[in-house]
Amino acid sequence: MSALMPKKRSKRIETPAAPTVKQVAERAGVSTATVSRVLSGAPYVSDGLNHRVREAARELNYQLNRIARNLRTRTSRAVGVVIPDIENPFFGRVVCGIEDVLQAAGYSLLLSHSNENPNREQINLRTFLAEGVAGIIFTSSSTETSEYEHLLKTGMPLVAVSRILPGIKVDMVTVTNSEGAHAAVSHLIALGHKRIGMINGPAWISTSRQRLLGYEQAFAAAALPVPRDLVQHADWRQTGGYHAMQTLLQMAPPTAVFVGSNLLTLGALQGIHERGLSIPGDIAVVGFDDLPWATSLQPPLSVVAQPAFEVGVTAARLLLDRLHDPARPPRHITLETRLIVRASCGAEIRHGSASCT
Amino acid sequence: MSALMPKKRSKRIETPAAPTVKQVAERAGVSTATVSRVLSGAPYVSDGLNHRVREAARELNYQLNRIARNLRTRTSRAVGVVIPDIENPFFGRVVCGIEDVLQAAGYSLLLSHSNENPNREQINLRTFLAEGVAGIIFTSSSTETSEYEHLLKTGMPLVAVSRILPGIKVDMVTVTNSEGAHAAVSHLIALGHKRIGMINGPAWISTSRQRLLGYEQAFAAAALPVPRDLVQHADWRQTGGYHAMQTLLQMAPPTAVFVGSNLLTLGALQGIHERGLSIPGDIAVVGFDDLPWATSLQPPLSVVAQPAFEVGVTAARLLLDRLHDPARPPRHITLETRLIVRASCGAEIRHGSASCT
DNA sequence: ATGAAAGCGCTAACAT
DNA sequence: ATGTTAGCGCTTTCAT
Repeated sequence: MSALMPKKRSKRIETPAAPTVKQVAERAGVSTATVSRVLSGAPYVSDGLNHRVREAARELNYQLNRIARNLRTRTSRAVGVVIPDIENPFFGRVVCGIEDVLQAAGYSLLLSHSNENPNREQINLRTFLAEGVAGIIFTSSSTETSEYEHLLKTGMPLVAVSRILPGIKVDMVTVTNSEGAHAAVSHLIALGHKRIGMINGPAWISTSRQRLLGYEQAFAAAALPVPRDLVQHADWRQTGGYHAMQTLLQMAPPTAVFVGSNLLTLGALQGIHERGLSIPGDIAVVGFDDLPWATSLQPPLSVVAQPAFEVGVTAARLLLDRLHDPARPPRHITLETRLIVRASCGAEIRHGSASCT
Repeated sequence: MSALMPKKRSKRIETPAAPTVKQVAERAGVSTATVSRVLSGAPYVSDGLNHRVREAARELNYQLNRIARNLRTRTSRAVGVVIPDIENPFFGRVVCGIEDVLQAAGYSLLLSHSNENPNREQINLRTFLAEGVAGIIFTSSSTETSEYEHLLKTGMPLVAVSRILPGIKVDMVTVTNSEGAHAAVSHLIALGHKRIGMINGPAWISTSRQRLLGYEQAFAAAALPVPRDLVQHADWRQTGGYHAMQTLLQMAPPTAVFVGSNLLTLGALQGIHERGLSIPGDIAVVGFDDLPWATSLQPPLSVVAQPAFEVGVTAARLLLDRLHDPARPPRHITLETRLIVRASCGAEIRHGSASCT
């Protein structure tokens, strides 16, 4: 029994308690209010006190306790970010852009990923709410918007990224998905392809639907029938792309394929290589997202590039704007995608030109 | 003047204040203390009250205010994570592992990246301290350990990941870098290569030094001289790998190259392709980190794989353990790397076998 | 087993 | 311009 006693003492290590405003106040011979004013740069403090307080704070190595401040002011300098897949470098770039802006604005970033799981996303969202973040930037992995409505009702500033949320009044930043897909497929058509397959992400994700739309429109624009049998849906993972490509190659194979997402593209390439097919000779490929490996592949990968970093920057700015003016009407900003022609689409070979980026 | 007035009101939108313990208490007809006890699962509450309180909380849709709780208990359920490069998928996997464990344990994750900049890292660290996180998991991008000492002195639980911190009493998880490099280079030597180049990350990063050591030891073990002129250092970026490879190819080129980091490998491949060299015929390559693209390259890339996810899991566990027992002596856990032989090293061609994973 | 009350560290009225 | 004071929402003695 006596042995249990000391074992219980394991909550937190004894550490020299951090100095508080009170101690700074004592040392400077002023009130805590004055300390607070000086430290938060309020106006109307005499130079003399101002100096004395700063001095005292420095001597004590005083660090503001943000928890206490947050509680008192009911605000926080942290923003929550929910992404669906932390291993997808696209989101890595997005987060990078967000963090850049946030850090410059003195905010910190709370990150969680939902792993494309709506339940987990909801938990993450609620945790952020409970933690009292100033706002949330998120990519939805759900088709259900009620949770977002709830958050909105609570007064939580929200910015939706990449995927469209229908019928909900929220700031949003997306890219021209269908236009990008259109450009890619039109390019392939111009190169003489007719049997152009598509490997696409899950249909419940808006970006997938938009990219499919662009694919279809490209055929329409060329007065060609849409080869619907060549459209494969897969989950967002690499293996999904691999299997979709296998399926495609088992039929009368397409002469070109447009892949609607980055990890999917990697899987598709795997499938192509496994069959010993050559790119772009046997099959031309255009992918989505210009990521580090695109230029290291042989042949270099033609892609529809999304301004991922800019997407993040824009989302963060949108949030900051809303924080500053909560009443402003929601904005939806759409950034441009851009077709980058390298060698995997066969443009070089067929044209003999180097129109590459 | 009158026009200014309304403009000033832009702090926070008016929102139906979230319910508090007090309101739950009123509704349940008990004291706030009881509510708190029930909600934090304290013992000694009668079943009746227990039920009434839960009911009331549910009806009000009560959400605990963590800020207030943190202030009162001087603890927090958030841990800070600092990584040097958010766009490096290796760290993505690590964070993924961390988040998995943390989420299961009811902690949330505060992420920031230093972009390999020690100053920025320091800012991130201090922000975490001010935010009152329960602990910090970080990959150092500095050779200076004084900041960590400071944090430690403050009582902040710390776990260092991937890179070794010399002479500092802190929990650590790393991998067998030199052994991995050794295995890779030995493999190349066994394949008959003698002029084996190395493209390595910055020498001030411990992992780079360890991998170089493994490279050297492999030659020593084979009683071969180390071709020091074939060792190139680069920054950790893709372009660094590209330029290093260019340099290598301008000399009497090596017949094989071992690249000490994932993005570097991508750059190196770019350099090889640009010269029209074939892999592994003209030059064999073994990279570091088994990432999504490794199997999609043609030929598939042989790599030294790190258990990135496991590294994250382990780091999080280490932190959780320390949180539970702050006094325990620091542990250093080393996880195994593993050579994965695919085709880029030429094993298939030279051996005619399929010893691939 | 339950309640009353103090107080975590800070800021913001309200005084002066 | 500066000090006094009252909380922010929660937990936790200390009573009962």
